[in-house]
Amino acid sequence: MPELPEVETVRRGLEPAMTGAVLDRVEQRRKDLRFAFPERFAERLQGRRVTALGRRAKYLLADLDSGEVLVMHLGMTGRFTVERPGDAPSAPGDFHHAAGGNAVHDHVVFHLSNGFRITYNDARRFGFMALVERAGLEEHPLFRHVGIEPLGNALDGATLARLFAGRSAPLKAALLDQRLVAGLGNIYVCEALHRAGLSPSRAAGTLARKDGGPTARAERLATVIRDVLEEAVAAGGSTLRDYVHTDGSLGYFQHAFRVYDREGEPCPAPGCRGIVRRLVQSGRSTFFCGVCQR
DNA sequence: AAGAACTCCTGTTGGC
DNA sequence: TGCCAACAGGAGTTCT
Repeated sequence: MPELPEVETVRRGLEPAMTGAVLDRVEQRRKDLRFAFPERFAERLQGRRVTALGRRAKYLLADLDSGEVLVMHLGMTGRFTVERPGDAPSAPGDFHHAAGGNAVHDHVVFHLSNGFRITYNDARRFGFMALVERAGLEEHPLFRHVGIEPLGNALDGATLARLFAGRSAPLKAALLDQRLVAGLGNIYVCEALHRAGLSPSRAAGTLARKDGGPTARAERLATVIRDVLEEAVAAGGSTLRDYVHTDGSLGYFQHAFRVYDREGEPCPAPGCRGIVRRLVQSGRSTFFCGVCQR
């Protein structure tokens, strides 16, 4: 799925079209995605104005003037497309499907008062949408256990050490755990661990000192997590298979990958003679260099 | 109780 | 070229 940089890029693509607009009409074309849609989903949205479009972890949050929040998660293959049918140049076919989506997976279409049409397409249907009262959002089951935002002010070595203290799980698993740090996925965990020179198999607890304080490794890891996410957001995310921007264009951070999907290539770390290897941890591929990541 | 495996679903890719 | 197994950016649930 879209990880934090991809979700943030999608948010920035949707924001100018959605914020301030009224959801004139909502087409819900099936009863469920990963989960069932909320009761009376379309009716509860129609006529409501979007007052803000935010993000928490990998969730998009559209604030409505009803006091509810439309919560949207892209799962692995969810994508939003913004179109202005009225302005469409006479291109053969529309770019939405030219960009790779198949219309049979267009599950929700939002028709906005400003003329924009926003389509949610999701081949694997691992994404979902929910409606949650804004007042209780942070206590809602979807968000109650969501960890810290890595690009906020809460991520530093001391916080990582506190979150990881006493854990025997490998760093790879700990960083993927959304209850600890929210927004990282397989790609950016691999990239951050390589930048930090840390083995994905190292026990997470080894980043905390005996007194619970941060080690130099914890400080380093916190720094590179922010770096890699910030760089990826600036690049518009990474396009591998499914992910595209809301206008159909591609992210380009994939060209900056140091280890992800680079099995067999030389380790790009300065002076390192290692080869990027692939390892499976809890069923997911991990790419790393066994020489410079310890 | 933490950690790992299994599960949802479809599409693509690589090996033969 | 066709066929089939493996794999894919997530994460809730269920096991051990």
